Order: sequence, then structure tokens, then C-alpha cells
Amino acid sequence: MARPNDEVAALLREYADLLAITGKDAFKQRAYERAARAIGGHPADVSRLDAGELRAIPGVGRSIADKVEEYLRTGRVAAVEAARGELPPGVRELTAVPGLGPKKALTLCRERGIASVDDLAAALREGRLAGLRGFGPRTVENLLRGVELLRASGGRVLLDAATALAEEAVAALEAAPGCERAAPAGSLRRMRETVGDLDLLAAAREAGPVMDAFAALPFAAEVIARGETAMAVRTPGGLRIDLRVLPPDAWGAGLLHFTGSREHAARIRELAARRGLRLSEYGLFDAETGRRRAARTEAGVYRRLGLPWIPPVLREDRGEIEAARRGELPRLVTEEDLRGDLHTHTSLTDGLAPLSEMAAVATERGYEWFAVTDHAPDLRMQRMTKEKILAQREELRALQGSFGGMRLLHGTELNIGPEGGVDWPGDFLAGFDVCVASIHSHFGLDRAAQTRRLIRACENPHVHVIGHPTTRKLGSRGPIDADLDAVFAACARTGTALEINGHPNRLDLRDEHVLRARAHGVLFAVDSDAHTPGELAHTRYGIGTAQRGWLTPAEVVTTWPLDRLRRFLAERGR
DNA sequence: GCCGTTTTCGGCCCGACTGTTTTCAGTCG
Repeated sequence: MARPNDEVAALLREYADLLAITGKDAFKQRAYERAARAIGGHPADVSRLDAGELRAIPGVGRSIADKVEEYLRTGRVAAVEAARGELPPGVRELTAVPGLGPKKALTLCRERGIASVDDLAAALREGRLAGLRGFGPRTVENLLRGVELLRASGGRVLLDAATALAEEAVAALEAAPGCERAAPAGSLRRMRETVGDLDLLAAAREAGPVMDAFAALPFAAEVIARGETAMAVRTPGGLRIDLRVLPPDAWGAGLLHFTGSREHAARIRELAARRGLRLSEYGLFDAETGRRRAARTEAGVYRRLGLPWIPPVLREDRGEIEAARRGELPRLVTEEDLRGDLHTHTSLTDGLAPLSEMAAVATERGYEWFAVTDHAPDLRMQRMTKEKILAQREELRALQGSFGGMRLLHGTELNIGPEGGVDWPGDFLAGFDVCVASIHSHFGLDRAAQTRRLIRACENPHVHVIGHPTTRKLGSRGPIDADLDAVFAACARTGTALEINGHPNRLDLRDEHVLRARAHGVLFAVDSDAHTPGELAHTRYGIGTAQRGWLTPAEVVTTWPLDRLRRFLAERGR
């Protein structure tokens, strides 16, 4: 079961969507969206708040607070039920189809009785949309492809794939005649865990040559749209890439606008409006005189609004604007802060490179220490034994000193059993420098059992880090069902660190969990979980997640110098 | 429906592109 905040947020979001589809007041709809976001991201459990505390959440007033209380008390909200009653239940999912918004969804429902994506697909195939106002042949074609796309991909790509595409595209744009600079914006720049489409920006006086270079990219399979300064292409895999070409002197305003999030940008524009200014991708203007006040740099635009520059990873309207105003933005952890990695594999188990090779690449990354943590025997397919791991320890000791000043640490990745036990007895575990413990099986246990096993693993005095705590895999496996707040509290109590696994298909913990765990006072380990030397660089995505969770270096044990890390490993506390 | 260091009422964020339009609504970011 979801936590109350998520349930309430989902309900408010549904209500906002229903208001949009049925054409109700757009401002009311926006108010519900804002409240949903605020409640979803609120650190305290809404089911434990009184009316006053509820209304203290920004965007929650009397009416919404009443509905939240009604929901928590009765499990339903009359107003939402009524709105649901106005539409067949499947209509809302129609708006997930690219190119299909609330207005067209309503038309389809009212005029043709279409109430689901499947209905829509059938109607399109059978030509039943003919004669419907606003649904000409081009629209029908686009909707067909939209349905196809929605079904094929679920819509989003992993961060590493998006990063690779963006880097290649940016290099090509920068090489175009007249292009002064180019950069990714959007959710990629904010380091969201997946990317729905790619936003690129370029600065040039003449847009034409830059757009030509964009259209000529090898992965630009199809041009979806092309205007004076904006265009969009689709990759063979179905990913949409948007390009916007800006005048060079509007670079900062454009970057801010297209980096988003939409919610953050909207609040910044609102802030500007309140000061008699108007913000667009072309700059910050005096609303009366039209004179431009700032545009060249992001920092300049923020400064003009009385704010310091806000890092893109924080721009989600999760309190960053308020923190910026108070001068309390965190000093975010960066990749340069990392001094080591506590979760890596070698060819002794399922890694692809020997210990010496992994360590050599770790040295190149400038690490001060480096832990090798191959799988323990309960993961049967790895065929691990005491003898094999002790032999690895000898090998590691023999290599100690071969990698400049970098210190090698010997560890293992234990398996958390269904009851919370781990592979080896305590006296054997005591021989390791570091133990990571992770769930690799029994994903289907109920919430109480999952919570119990994780807490037991935390309480094991030999366990230093809980690896990929929710075990989700993006696009293929959901998270286990556990009371994470109870687990976070146990980690804080026992001094066990939670991993932020940087593998792009894990990113586990995810940003929202990091924010919540942080409120409990938990320590974190940003790790690569590398199975090849190249994957050691996956920490960049883990760092992105850590930053989105507002973490500072002090909270991340993998940024600590060796002596401090050793104290943590010895005492497992602070 | 929310909100207030000019406001407790009257505001509430901005622009590009597409398609089906003879002047603009819908969608998206």
C-alpha cells in the first residue's frame, strides 16, 4: 500500500485531470495540481497532521484540507466521486497519448463514445473519427502513431542512453556554422531518473544552419516539426528530441525556461510578475516599459529576482525557491567529492574484469580508497565459497600499495534472506573491511515481512550498507513493498548507510526516498555497483540522484577520507 | 481553489507549433 501522502496526491491529481477534461475552471485545476505536488513531497505523514498543519502546506487551503480529511476519514471524497461519475473511467488514460489533451479526449468520449486507449486504437483503425471536428487526416495519423508509441516504450528512456544521445547531438550542434554554444536542458539537465524526451538548446544569430545540422544527425530518423527557431526529431527508438535556437544574448533566460521543471519555471515567472517583471525564454523584462533587465546568464536572471543561482537538480518546486530566498540552499555533493566506491564486482563472481583491472581504473578516477564487494554464496549461481573469497583477500593484500596511494578494502555483497539473515556467521563477517547487504530474492513477500527483513539487516552489526534498498529496476521490476520510513528510522538508529546505487537501471534509492530518508538523519553511500571498469563512472547518475535529494558531502560516506571512513566501518555510527 | 511587504477581491505564467482553421483552439514544453 502506498503511503498516505502518495495516495492523497494521486487522488488530487486525478481530480485535477477530471476538472481539465470536463472543462472546469483552469485555475481550480491548477490549484489541485499544485496541492497534489506539495502533499506528495511533504516530509510529514499527512494522516498525522491536524487541520492547521494541513493548511500550512503551501497550496492547501480550507477546501483542499477538508477533502484530505474526508479522504483520510472515509477513504473517499464526494467531489471526486461526482467528477468520476461524469466520465467513463477510461477517458483519463487517453491524455497519456502524445498529441491528445483533455479537450480532444472529451470530444472523443462525447461524440464517439471512446473511453480507453484500446477504444481509440480501434476507432482509428476503423476510420470512425471521420467528420469529427478537429480530427482531420493528419491528426488521425498522429494519434495512430501516438498510440503505437505509448504501447511500445512506456515513453521514457534511461539516463545513460539519453546522456549519450545528448552529448553526441550537442557536439554536432556546436560544430554547426554560427553556433556559439549548445547544451542539454529539460529533465536530463535536472538529472531525472528517466527522460521522456530530450531538450536541447543552441545559441546562434541564424537558426537555419544549426537546425540543418540537427536534422542531419544520424539518429534523427524523422523530423516531427520545424519552425523558425524550434524543431523536433524522433530517433529510430521513438525518443523525441526538441531543439530550440536562441539569440546568444538570451542564453541564460532560455536555459532557465527550458530546463524547467515546468513547476519551478512557473513559480519563477510568478515571482517575476509580482515584481512588475515578465519572464520568458527571451529574457526578464520590465512589464511596463518592455526593457530587458536580464537574459544573458541564468545567474543574472535569478539575481534580478533576488535569488542566488539554483542548481538544476533542485528545480522541482520542492522548496528550493524558499530555501534560496533564505540563503539556505545546500552545498550539494558532487562527483569530485567522491573518494571511493563501496560496491563493485570482479570476475570472481559476475563482474567482467579482474580485481587488478577494476582497481587500476579506480585509481584513474582519483579515488583514495576502493572496496571490492563480490557476491556471497546464498546467491547460488555465483558459486562463492569461503575459500574463494579468502583467496581474493590474499590477492587484494598482495596488490595493496600497487595503486599509488589508493587503499584497497575487502568487502562482500551479502544477500538478505526472507527472514533478514545474511550469508555468513558474524565471526567470518568480522574479517571483512566492509559488508553491503542487499535483497536479491523473495521480492513478493508482504509489506510486514519486507520491512522486518530490511530492519533485521540494519540491526546486524556487521552490515555497513544496505545495497539498492528497494530492488526496483526501471522499466522491468517495481520496488518491493516495505514501510520505508520504518527502515529509514532503523538505519538512523543503527548507523547503517543506505545505498544510492548509480546503475542507470536501478537508481535506488530514488530521489524522493533520499529526501525522506534524509529527514530521518540517515547516512548514504553513492556507489556504482560496477560489473565492468567502465561502469565505475555510473556514480555520476548516483550523484545526480543524491543531488536531487539535496545531499551534502557530510551525509555521503563515500566522500569521506579514509580515516573517517574507517572509523565509520569500525563503529558503524557517527 | 489559493493567496496577500501595494490587494481579503481579483488576480492567478509564457510562447511555439500543428492542424484545420478563413482567425484560432489545442497541445506541448
